[in-house]
Amino acid sequence: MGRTPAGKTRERILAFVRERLLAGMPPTVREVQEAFGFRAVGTAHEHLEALVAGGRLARERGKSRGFRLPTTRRGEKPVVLVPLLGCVQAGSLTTAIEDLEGHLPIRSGHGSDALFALRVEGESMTGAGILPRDVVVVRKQAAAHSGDIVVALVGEEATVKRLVVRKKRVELHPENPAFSPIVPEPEDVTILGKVIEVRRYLEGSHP
Amino acid sequence: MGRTPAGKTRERILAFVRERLLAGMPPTVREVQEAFGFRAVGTAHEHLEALVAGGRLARERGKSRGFRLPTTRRGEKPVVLVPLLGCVQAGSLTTAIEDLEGHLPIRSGHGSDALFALRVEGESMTGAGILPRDVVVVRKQAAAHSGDIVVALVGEEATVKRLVVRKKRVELHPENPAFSPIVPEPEDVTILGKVIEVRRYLEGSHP
DNA sequence: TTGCGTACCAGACAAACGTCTGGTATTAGT
DNA sequence: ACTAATACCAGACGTTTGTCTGGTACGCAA
Repeated sequence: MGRTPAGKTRERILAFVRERLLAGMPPTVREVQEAFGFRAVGTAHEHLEALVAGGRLARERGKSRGFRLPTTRRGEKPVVLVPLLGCVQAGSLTTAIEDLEGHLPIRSGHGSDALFALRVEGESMTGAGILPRDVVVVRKQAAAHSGDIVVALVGEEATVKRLVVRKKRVELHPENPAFSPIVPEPEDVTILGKVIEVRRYLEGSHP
Repeated sequence: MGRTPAGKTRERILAFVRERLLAGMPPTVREVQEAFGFRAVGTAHEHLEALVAGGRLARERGKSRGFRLPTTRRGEKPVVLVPLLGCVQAGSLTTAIEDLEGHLPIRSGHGSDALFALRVEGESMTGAGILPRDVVVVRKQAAAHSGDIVVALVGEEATVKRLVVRKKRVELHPENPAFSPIVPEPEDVTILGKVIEVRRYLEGSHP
């Protein structure tokens, strides 16, 4: 293999490793060697070591596929897969996970048990920037603060509304002048959780 | 280690492996063994093999850390981490990645090179359900169809607007009656990419 | 009871893998 | 011209890691 200008190959190696890391399959030293056509393992190893020394990569010494992105990334939380339910009906949250529409990758401090996602139907929350077919990510909790956007079960139906807590009862306020607040009897309403994220997919209908 | 009800531990192992894979660090068989307190490597290996046999995991035989998410899960696309840029200025897309605010997990068929994310400022797109501080995920492309929501560079400033293609020029339409369309000279506008996803984080400000 | 399947343990082997030592040729600085 | 640094090659060593064989304990059904 011919010689390469200073630092040129190194950048390509960094890009290669980063790509593999983001794809979830960290490369081995020998995979780097092969990808760049080196005839010696040590060559790839030297490049990787130089990248680590320069702080552009991190590694767990001795471990296989031990190269990582630099850890200085401000305590980023792990990514979990959250089930996307097509619709929510009474009791469905306590039953087995119905993998209706797939899983969403969510970066969260909570386990995937504490979260679920839901596709919104209707236009009652357009004023809060939640449009029909948007996906809301919900953290399960039985209570919420006044002003939170929640998923609540009224009778048999689940709806997304803004919660307003009164003295004796709770109100579910839409964010659309064409709709009226729901003021259910306290025993008819169950708060399933709080909306912590809204997503809208503009291409295709995926996921 | 005591005995466990059928299939119970298996599910937890699947969740563990999935989590690690999404975090970019596939576990070894022995790491699974340790995480679940098995005193034999074979036990972890059997569980993993059973998951592979059931199609719930994939693996590259013989390779270290060879367990992967099954690629055939209804064509679910891999999750990639997309850089979230605090702001976009001229030329910054071609330069090195500025890891300003972190990375977003995105399920996409494109490589992470083709995508970036951007925090929206201003209220010009509230009519399309894009509020201030929302995050838009953008696929890099130099052209787009009329009606697409795009990120465009007008002079030195990047904006999110709906694209309208006229005969000789393009127009950038806000979705808010309080703002007026931008009709720039063709040489003053560059389309950076098309918005394919909108995200809003309602808890904390972090993704 | 016997037989079968599952969950787990114990230990070992070979392949994969990170790391090291030593060497050659090219480039860059002085 | 001399030196230092860089890019690469060759091979080897020891650890990590996937995989295998054989065995124990428990539950379930015939």
